[in-house]
Parts: sequence; structure tokens; C-alpha cells
Amino acid sequence: MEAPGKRMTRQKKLILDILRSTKTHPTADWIYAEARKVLPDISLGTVYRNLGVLKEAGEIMELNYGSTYSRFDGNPENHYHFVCLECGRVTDVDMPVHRELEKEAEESGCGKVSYHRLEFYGVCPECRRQKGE
Amino acid sequence: MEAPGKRMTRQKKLILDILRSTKTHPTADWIYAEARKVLPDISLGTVYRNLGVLKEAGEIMELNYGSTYSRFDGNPENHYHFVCLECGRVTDVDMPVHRELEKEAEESGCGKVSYHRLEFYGVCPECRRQKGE
DNA sequence: CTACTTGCAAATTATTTGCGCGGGG
DNA sequence: CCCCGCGCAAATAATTTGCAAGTAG
Repeated sequence: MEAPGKRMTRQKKLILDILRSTKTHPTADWIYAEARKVLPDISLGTVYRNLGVLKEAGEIMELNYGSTYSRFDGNPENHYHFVCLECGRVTDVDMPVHRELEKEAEESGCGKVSYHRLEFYGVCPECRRQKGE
Repeated sequence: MEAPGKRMTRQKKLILDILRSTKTHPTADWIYAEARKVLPDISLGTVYRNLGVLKEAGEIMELNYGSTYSRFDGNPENHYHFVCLECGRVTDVDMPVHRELEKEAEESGCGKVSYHRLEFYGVCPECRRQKGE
């Protein structure tokens, strides 16, 4: 019943550190590559297992916006994201969370809302510059 | 460069009809099962191919919220969704789209926003009833 | 006619899992 | 010491793709 993940292993600590120390929202593969620089024998399965455990524990978030793969976010606080349609990069949006949207949704009769997610899609500043816009 | 999908085949028409005639947000498999009732020899590959073509053409939307598989929405207008954490069902939320959120995001410097997506997570009325809440 | 589309089946891709060993508490 | 978590490799699950035959326009 109790979620697993009782032990703080070297691997788990490392994965959490990697996620906490980047503002990008990396894929499991990228985390795996980073982790191998420190623990060359770490396995991809372990990376996935720990990402799952950390997610259950509410330490991190899993994002899957449009792509066929997941990205992970070391910041478990609800916040909004911007997805670049050109390069696929996911960045944080620096604006407050609008909890009142949840109230509005509940009033429409959809059900009891516990949280919401909001993503903006467009072209990031880097890609706009490259395209000479 | 030009996206394919020039021909309106029986298969493509059927898939579009199925999607337009349901308020659920079905998976590719469900659409496949429905389609086979009319065209028993249709293949799953064709279903996926046409879902891709229709998506490119802006006729339908692909949703992937949390799960390992995609759901499809026959309504291409932007609108909000409610995802039930118990049963996984995805329903439409009957509230207006807040375009002003996009302006707010752009002002935070994240980039040029072309559209946004908003999902609410919680427990749907059916599941709450079943749990006796 | 003639590409575009299909059905079929094999291939890919991301992720999950079984198993026997190793190390955290 | 005990059992959870690891590395490894094989297994899934969803989706994609190559190819020869069918068909919409």
C-alpha cells in the first residue's frame, strides 16, 4: 500500500539532483546520459524506476506535451509551461497560477477539480531569431 | 512538403464520421474497433495514418494527457478538458476559452504564443458517486 | 490512367518488468 | 541481516513504415 522508494540510494539521489539542477525539462534519455557521467553503470531501467518513484512521492512532475516521449520537471509546484513548436523545447512561464480557473470549471459541472495544467504553444525567442522574424 | 490527404477515401470519411459523432475522446484502438463494424478489413495502420492526416489538416485534435496512449477529439475548436484521475475518462469543460491568458504569458517573455491548452484533473461525477462521496 | 491510399506485417520507440545479486538501513 | 533496489536483458505497448495491390478523381 505504502508507495515504495523508502531507500535513498545513490542512483535516486543523483537523478533528483540532476532534475533539480536544470531549468530544462529533460527526457529520460537525457537524464540517463547525465547520470552515466557520474555513475557509468547506472541502467536506463533504474532511471525510469526512480523517475516513477519520485513522481509518486510528489518530488517531480512528468510532462507529456504532444511528443511521443515524456519530459520531467524537478519543480513539483504547479506552474505553466511554454512549448516551442519549432524546437520542441519546454520552458517555464513566469506568471501566477490562476486557481480561480478551477472554480470556474467546477461550476460548469465537470467534476471535482484537484489541479489543472496549462501549456502555451508557439515559437520561442531563439527560434524566432533564427528564422529572422 | 504538402501534407498528403488529397483523397477522401471511404476509410478516411468513416474515421472522421466516427470522431465527429461521439462526445467521448476515443483512443486509436477504440476508433479501430468502431470502424471495423462498418469496414471489417480496415487496418489499424490506416486508422493511425488517417488520424495523422486529419490532424495535419486541422480537422481533429490529438490529446495526450498523462496516459501512454493518445486520445482524439473530433472538435478542432480550442476548448478545455477534464481528466478523471479515477477512470481516465476525458470530458469537455463547458467554459469559455480565455485568450487573455496568452497575452499574459507573452508578457512574461516566454515567446510568441499561438494557442494554449488547459486541462483540469480531478474525479468525475460518476466516480464520486461510485465511491459514495 | 496514375498517383495516392490501403492492408498486411514487420520494424521502431519509449517504457516496463523478471530475475538473481548487492548494499542501505 | 534482511529485503529493497540495482543492472541486465528480454518483454510490452503504442505507433510507424515498406511494399505490392487497389482505387479515387
